[in-house]
Amino acid sequence: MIHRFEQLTTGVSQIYKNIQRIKKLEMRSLGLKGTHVMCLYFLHSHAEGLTAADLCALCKENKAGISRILADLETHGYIQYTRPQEKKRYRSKAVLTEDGKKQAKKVNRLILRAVLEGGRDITAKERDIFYRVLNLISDNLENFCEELERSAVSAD
Amino acid sequence: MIHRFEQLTTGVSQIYKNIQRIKKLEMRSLGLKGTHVMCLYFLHSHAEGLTAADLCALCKENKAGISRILADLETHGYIQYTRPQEKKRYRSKAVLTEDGKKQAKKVNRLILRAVLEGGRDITAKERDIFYRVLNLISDNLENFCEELERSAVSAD
DNA sequence: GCAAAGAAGTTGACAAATCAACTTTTATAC
DNA sequence: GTATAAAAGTTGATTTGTCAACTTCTTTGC
Repeated sequence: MIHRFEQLTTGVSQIYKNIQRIKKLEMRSLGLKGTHVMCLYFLHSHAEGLTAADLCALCKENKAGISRILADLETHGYIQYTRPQEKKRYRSKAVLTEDGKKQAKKVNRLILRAVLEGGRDITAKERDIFYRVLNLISDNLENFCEELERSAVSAD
Repeated sequence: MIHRFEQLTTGVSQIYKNIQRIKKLEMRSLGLKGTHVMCLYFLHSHAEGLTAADLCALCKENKAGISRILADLETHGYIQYTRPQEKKRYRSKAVLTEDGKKQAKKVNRLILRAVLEGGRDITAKERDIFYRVLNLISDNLENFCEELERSAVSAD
C-alpha cells in the first residue's frame, strides 16, 4: 500500500531529474548530451555489440531517440557497425571503438561515484527491499497503464 | 549502498514515465495536459490558495512551466486569483473555482486508483523502508549534483 | 518618499522527448 | 522465386520541458 501520491511522484521525479542532471553535466565535458550516457554504458558492458532494438529495450527509450543517439555516436567515432553501410544497418550490431571505450570508461567512473554517493547511509537489507518495491511498483503501474489505455480505447 | 546503476535508473525512470503516462491519459478526457495534474491536486488540498511560487516548490517544477499551467487553468475557468488583474497577480493566490474543484475531484479519484494499484502486494513495513530510502537517495543525489556543479564551475 | 535591490512572474528561444508516417530489410506463405 | 506481412530503423512534425532575459511589483535603506 502506498500512502500518499505526492510522496511517490515527487520522490521519483526528484531522483529522475537529478539523474538527468548528472548525465547532462558529465556529458557536456565530453561534447555529448545526457541522452548518450545509457547507450555508452550498455555498449560497454556488452562487448559483443548491441542492435538499436537491443538498446531500446535496455534503455527503455523509444526507437526514434535511440536512432538519433547512435547516429550521433557514430559521427563522433565512438561506435562502429558490424555490417557494411550498404545494408543500411538493419539489425547491425554497434560496438564501441577504442575511443568509444575510453569515453565509456569516463562515463562509468562518474556513474560509480553517483551510485556510491546516492546510496550513502543505506544498508544492504534496505537496498534489497527498496529495489524489490521499486520493481513491484513499476510493474503494477505498467499494468495499470495498459488497463487504462484499453478502457480509453474501448470508450471511444 | 546501491548495487547497480541500471537498476536505479531504469526502475526510477520506468515509474516516472508511467506516472506521466497516467497523467496524460486522464487529462486528455478533461481537455487538459498531463502537466496540469499536480497543480490541480495541490490546489485541491490547499483551499486557502497557492501562489505560483508555492506551486513551484510543491510540484518541483520550474516557474516557467507553472506560469503556463496557471494561465491555462485560468482560461479553462478552473482557477481564480485572489487579487485584481491590475496587480498583475504578483504573489496572488490561485484558488479552484467550483468547476475546478469538480475536475480536481476526478483527478483525485484516478490518482487514488493508481496509488492503490501501484502499491499492490507491498506491506506497510516495506513501504516505509521504501520511502525512507527513496528520500535518502533523492537527497544524496541532490547533494552530489550540487557538488558536481560547483566543481564544474571552478574548473572553467 | 525615492532609489536600489531583490523577489515573483512572464515570455521567447532553444533543447529534448514523443509520435506517426515512412523506408528498408527479413521472414513467411504460396 | 515472388508476394505479403512483419520487423527494424529513419525522418519530419509536434509537443513538452528548460533556460535566460525581461517586466512588474515589493521591500529595504537612506
